[in-house]
Amino acid sequence: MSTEAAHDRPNGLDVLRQEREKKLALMQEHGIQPFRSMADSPVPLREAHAWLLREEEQHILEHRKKEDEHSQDTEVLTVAGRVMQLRDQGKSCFIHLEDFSDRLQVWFRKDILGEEPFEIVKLLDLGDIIAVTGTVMRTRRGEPTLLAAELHPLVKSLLPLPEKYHGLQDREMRYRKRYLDLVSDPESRHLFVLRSRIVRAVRTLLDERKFFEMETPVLQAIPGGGEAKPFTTHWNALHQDVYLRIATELHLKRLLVGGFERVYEIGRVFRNEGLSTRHNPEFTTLEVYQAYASFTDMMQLCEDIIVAAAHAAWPLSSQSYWVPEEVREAIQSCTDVARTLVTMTHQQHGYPRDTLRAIATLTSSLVSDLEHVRTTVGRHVEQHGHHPVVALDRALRNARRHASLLHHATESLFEWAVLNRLQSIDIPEEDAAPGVLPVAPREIAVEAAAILDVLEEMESDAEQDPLMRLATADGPPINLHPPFRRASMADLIQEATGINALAEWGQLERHVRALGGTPEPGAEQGELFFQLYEEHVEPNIIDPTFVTHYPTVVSPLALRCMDDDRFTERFELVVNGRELANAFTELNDPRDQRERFNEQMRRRERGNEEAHRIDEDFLEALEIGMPPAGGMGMGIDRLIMLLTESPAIRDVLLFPMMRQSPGDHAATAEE
RNA sequence: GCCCCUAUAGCUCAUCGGUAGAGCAGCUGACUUUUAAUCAGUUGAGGCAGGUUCGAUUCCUGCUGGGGGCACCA
Repeated sequence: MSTEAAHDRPNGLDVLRQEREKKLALMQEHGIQPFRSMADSPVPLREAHAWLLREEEQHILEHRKKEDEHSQDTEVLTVAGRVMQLRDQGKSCFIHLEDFSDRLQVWFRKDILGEEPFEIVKLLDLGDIIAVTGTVMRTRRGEPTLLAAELHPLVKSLLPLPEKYHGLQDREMRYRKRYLDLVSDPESRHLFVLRSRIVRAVRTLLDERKFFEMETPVLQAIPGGGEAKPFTTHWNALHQDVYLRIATELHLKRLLVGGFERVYEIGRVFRNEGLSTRHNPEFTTLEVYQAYASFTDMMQLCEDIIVAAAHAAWPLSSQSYWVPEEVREAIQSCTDVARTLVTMTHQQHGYPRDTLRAIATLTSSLVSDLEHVRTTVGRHVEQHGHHPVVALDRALRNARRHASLLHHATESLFEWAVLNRLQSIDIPEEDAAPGVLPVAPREIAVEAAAILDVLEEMESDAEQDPLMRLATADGPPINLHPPFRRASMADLIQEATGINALAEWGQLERHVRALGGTPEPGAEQGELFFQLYEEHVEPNIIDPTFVTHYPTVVSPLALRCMDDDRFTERFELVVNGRELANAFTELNDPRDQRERFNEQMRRRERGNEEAHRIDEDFLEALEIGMPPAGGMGMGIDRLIMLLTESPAIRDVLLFPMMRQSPGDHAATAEE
């Protein structure tokens, strides 16, 4: 992979790689064999945290008095993960281990681990993947920590990770080397969890409604179903050019002919076009077809899909605000109690003052954590211009940590009370904060545990109403609460411009000009009508709106309205000025379809490469007879952009299409 | 396809045309409860090709990659 020049004069990266290879060799001299399989499955780090809490609860509830008894039966756990931070202190070393579920501190001590294994610790680098066996405990500062008894390096990372605090900032690198982005940025990882959940939610909803998921060919002899230039490839065995599909439409409709009444496909389609924040040459579409249904049925389905997807992505936020009221109240009362207790200890002897102090500070930290989490969304977007998952992650991690420490401290207080045979601590009335009654240490402990439980359950994505999304960093909020607005294009034009286009049909060119537009020469009335919509209505639509009744001239695949053949039974769902879905009552008249194909052919002959080609087989299918049907297409990537507040399609694609970089050329040339 | 912005060390950022600085990571040393650990020392760099200039990372041109906007679309 390295170029010749790099061998002559090693660059900084080569030096770093060599350094790590040296350590790898040293490890192997100690009998370590990295890059091997692992004998037992490790415990996920999140479970290690939970295990510690359960263990502590047990400890306190059983009123254990002998400390040594506690340490004897502490269970030994094996965890595994990537080394993300390293704090070496000579004869002791702290690291942070991260797996998909969580992050856990691990403490290596020379006296516990032993001389030789501790030398292995010294050979660890950021990015290494290791397994550690030990017992879970808490450090003096209260951080849950695995005290290591054994270390098993699993993988030696030979290249440095991006900077530990700022992460990978270079957008190009984030797209090209997504694995680095994912390793170093929990936000990025999280976004693709959301993507997965959203797609799953769409499938689940359609499955529940008895739609069959179908897989139609990607390689096609005649790419059809949309207006786009296809990618061309070659089938060697048959000496025949084939194309990558540009839509799934025509094959799904063949299935309607074949007797399937409800089908859908979530599939990758390919269009030989440029790149932009909204376009990637390959992208994912949902296409749904339902026999004996019309575009109004599709409207309802479309709305249901979006709402279901939003809820699936942000599952815990059905309440308008993510911190449950009772948690806030519990924290408030804990704060009051703790403050009172602290003032009391100034006057009275015998109270565990440090514990009380800790409770007081921790509760107030927790309150501010939660405030922080609440305001984080707006502030983060404002400052960084992108969605706030990572900031939330951090804020929430702090909140969890403080709640965990609070839990710890309140249990110490409870333990102290048990030892001193105190059911409750009496508070002189003059010291009590308003509304504070005699304190039962047990109750504080239980409350703290409850707070922690709730926080533990919470995902960082639960910060807000799932149906309120932000358009852009400084843009308006988008309200996805159903029902979505439904309005005909004519009404929307009248609303925006005051023009009654239906009544003034024939004078639209004048109106287009009057409003600053430039009509295409020879444009039909329907096209002028559509131009008014595109220029004066669509960009201003923020909240989801079903725009219905498109002019026939711009809707070659849709059925005409029965009562007015200038318009079709079609809608597009527009959100934030962009088209998110497109649906109509499908054209099923083979004669009409043939005529429209012929028109497309004439356009091709005039040089429009994107015009449809005639698909004789599809026409034959229609001649067999396709039931009346509603059909809808939806851009899945755009749906995900909307729900995750991502400004660019590349942010929601794991591996967006990138131009070959010069480095890639060199690598290819060597092969 | 057009317009604007951008490229400095493995990563994140500095540097009125005059010897290229820092933090993290790395390396050497100290440190057995650290939290972006700390302390002392230390290695390492201006995308490529031209031009202007006594002198260019800095100014200009071209190329290449990237970002943003327009156009096209989903």
